[in-house]
Amino acid sequence: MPFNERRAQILDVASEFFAENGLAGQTRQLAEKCGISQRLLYRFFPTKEDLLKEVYDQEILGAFKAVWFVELQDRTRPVSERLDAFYRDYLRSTLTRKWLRLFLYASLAEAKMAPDYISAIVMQLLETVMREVAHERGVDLPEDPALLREMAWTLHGAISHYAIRRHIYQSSLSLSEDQVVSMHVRVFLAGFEDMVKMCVGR
Amino acid sequence: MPFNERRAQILDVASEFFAENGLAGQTRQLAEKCGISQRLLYRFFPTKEDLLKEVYDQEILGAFKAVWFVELQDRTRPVSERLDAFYRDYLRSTLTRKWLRLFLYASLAEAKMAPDYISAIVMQLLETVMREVAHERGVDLPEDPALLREMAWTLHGAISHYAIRRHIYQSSLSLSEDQVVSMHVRVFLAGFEDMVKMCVGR
DNA sequence: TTCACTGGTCGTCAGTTGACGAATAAATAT
DNA sequence: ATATTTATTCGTCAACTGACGACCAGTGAA
Repeated sequence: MPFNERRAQILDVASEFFAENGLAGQTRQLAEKCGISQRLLYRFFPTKEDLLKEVYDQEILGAFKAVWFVELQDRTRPVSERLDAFYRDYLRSTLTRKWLRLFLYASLAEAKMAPDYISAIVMQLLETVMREVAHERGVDLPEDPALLREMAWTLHGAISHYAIRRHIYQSSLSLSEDQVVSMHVRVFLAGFEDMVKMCVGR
Repeated sequence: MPFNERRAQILDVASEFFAENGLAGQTRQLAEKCGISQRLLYRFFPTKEDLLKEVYDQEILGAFKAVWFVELQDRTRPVSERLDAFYRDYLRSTLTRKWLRLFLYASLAEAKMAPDYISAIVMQLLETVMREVAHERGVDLPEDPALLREMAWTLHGAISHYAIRRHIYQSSLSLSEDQVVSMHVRVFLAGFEDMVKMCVGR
């Protein structure tokens, strides 16, 4: 099999493998799952660490779409619709079992593989959400960006935790994803003014 | 050192140790941290598996307080106050770094150590929260208990995810815990009627 | 004194694990 | 056909890991 093809195949199998077995999964088992000898892995990746890093970059960082920022700021549509659409897609394409497990394993291991990209992207998302809702409602937001983000986390975190329940704890399986997203968005929007008022008051 | 004292000390060090290093942490390192020989561990716990199980029972299951149910149902106080107080305590005494890390490591490893106790306790908490808010607001709740719980998760999950951000991802550190709890409770309560209406409608 | 019990250590075994040197097979170029 | 590169495997090393047999020291009872 040609070099690049095999390499891509290994990366693909590896992401699945390490998501399920943890970053401490054995290279011998991985090789077996790839249908190749263990030694061959080291032709493509100098060390296990390097392989893990590439898996992380491809699977974790690659899961974020730039188009979200455009869609979230499309003011021809009501913000409730935009949030609904965004979080449905986010849940389906990013907060998957594979993504969550890899991300949690990496976070627990304090593997600072690509630490700041993700937090920077999410921060952008949070601020965008706040700005768009505030604009539609004609509400003034507080200055402090940390406070602003924490407000958006009441929605973003609730949905992330829903994904964790589904994929890590194997619970919250009886309702449809879309229904749950709508519920979360609704609570957030209904409580928005109140939340901002309280935070400005401080 | 007497048997029970040493045993308790090992359990204590072990919970800290496995929380930081994962359930795959080595018995030799643990022994060193306890200041004893590795062999001695096996006087107190037949296998590593047994030690892990005891750590889990003590640290994970032991972190839930029965008094919460009483306080949450004390209708002489406004429900917003009760929720605030409960989640402050819950965050401080249960959603700690140690608890979260142990719980996540165990969940990822699919270690069904005491699977149903926790989910049963949390389900009770969720239903209690919904019942109390609905009572104070004079709102009728839907029948479906799964739907009911999912509604409470909009608050419970948001706060749990806040703890994960703090203790696992090391972010969301700039605001005080109490401030964040108040914010989440406020959004939840303000959006409550809307959320219930939407869910009954379906 | 002696005996036995308890808390404790040393050393080691068998099975893993990441890594890699060297040999082999297959394909491509000359 | 021959030379050369490329894909792949075998076998093995050194470090690690859970488990445990055997031994040792202090303490208290007979």
